[in-house]
Amino acid sequence: MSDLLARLRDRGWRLTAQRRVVAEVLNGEHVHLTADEVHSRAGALLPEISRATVYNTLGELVALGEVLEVNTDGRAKRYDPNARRAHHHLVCTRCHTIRDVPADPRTEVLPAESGFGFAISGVEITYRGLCPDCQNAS
Amino acid sequence: MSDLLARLRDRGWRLTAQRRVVAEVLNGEHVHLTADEVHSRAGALLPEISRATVYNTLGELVALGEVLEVNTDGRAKRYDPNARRAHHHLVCTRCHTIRDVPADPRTEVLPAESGFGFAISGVEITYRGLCPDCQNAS
DNA sequence: TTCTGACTTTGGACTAGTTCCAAGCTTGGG
DNA sequence: CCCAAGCTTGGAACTAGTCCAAAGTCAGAA
Repeated sequence: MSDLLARLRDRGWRLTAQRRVVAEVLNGEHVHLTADEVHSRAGALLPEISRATVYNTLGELVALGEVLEVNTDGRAKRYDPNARRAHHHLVCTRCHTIRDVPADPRTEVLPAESGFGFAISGVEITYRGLCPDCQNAS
Repeated sequence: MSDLLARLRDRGWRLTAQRRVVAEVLNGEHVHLTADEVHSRAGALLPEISRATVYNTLGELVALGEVLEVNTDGRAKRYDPNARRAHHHLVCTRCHTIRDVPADPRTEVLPAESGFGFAISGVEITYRGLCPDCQNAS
């Protein structure tokens, strides 16, 4: 993720403290924060950052393909920094934890006869179930 | 869909004009209306129906499993009366038309080793691409 | 180093979509 | 036909997100 900033500079991004902090917050595996969560975590590092800036920066990162926008629950969008490796999502129906699962090319073909003539360009899969913790808790 | 009302009565639903009209509006193949669209179409049949009632009724139909809630774009939820046959969605990236595609059991298995120990209970797939009309228009 | 213009950030107002609520109305069993 | 439980209503409230004009800052040029 540290070379994310380098990539962004190469693309003409002005490097501001705010953007650095947003990039830092979006760091790691299985990270799927809402804009609001990004804002409050960024605010812990840079207190005066505004919500508008967080939304702007997330929107730009998505447009550049550095971050994925994920919508698993019809509520707030989540931002997923794992944009380099194709993957899908596994969502716990009880605690709403999200895990990334690697994409498997075998499961992503739409049988041609059901395609209605669409030119398919992408597939999103959301698996739902109980995570191990919630299985034990129930 | 006409026996939907019968099923609902059997489950103790009070049959009101409003509920009848909402059920009627949600009728057909490849129907994916927003709550607002349901409200304005229902309003054409029963002018005084309120937005709150449309939301209530849709929520109840979803809870009973008679209608599916679909969220393909992070904007308004859509309501899909095709809840009896397992299926997925094909969304045009340009005009946002939605088509139902039958589920194919072969494409819905999550390789066990990537499952993180989840007990999977369901899968949603969204295929994205250009619909035939938009391919011609471009 | 300083200047400077283009790019960024900011807070607050605004919108869309949805939920909540208390008051009034309807349905259908008795 | 009565009436209690259940339903509907309009409006206020809430959540997530967008927009805007003014003020601030980065980084290349001098």
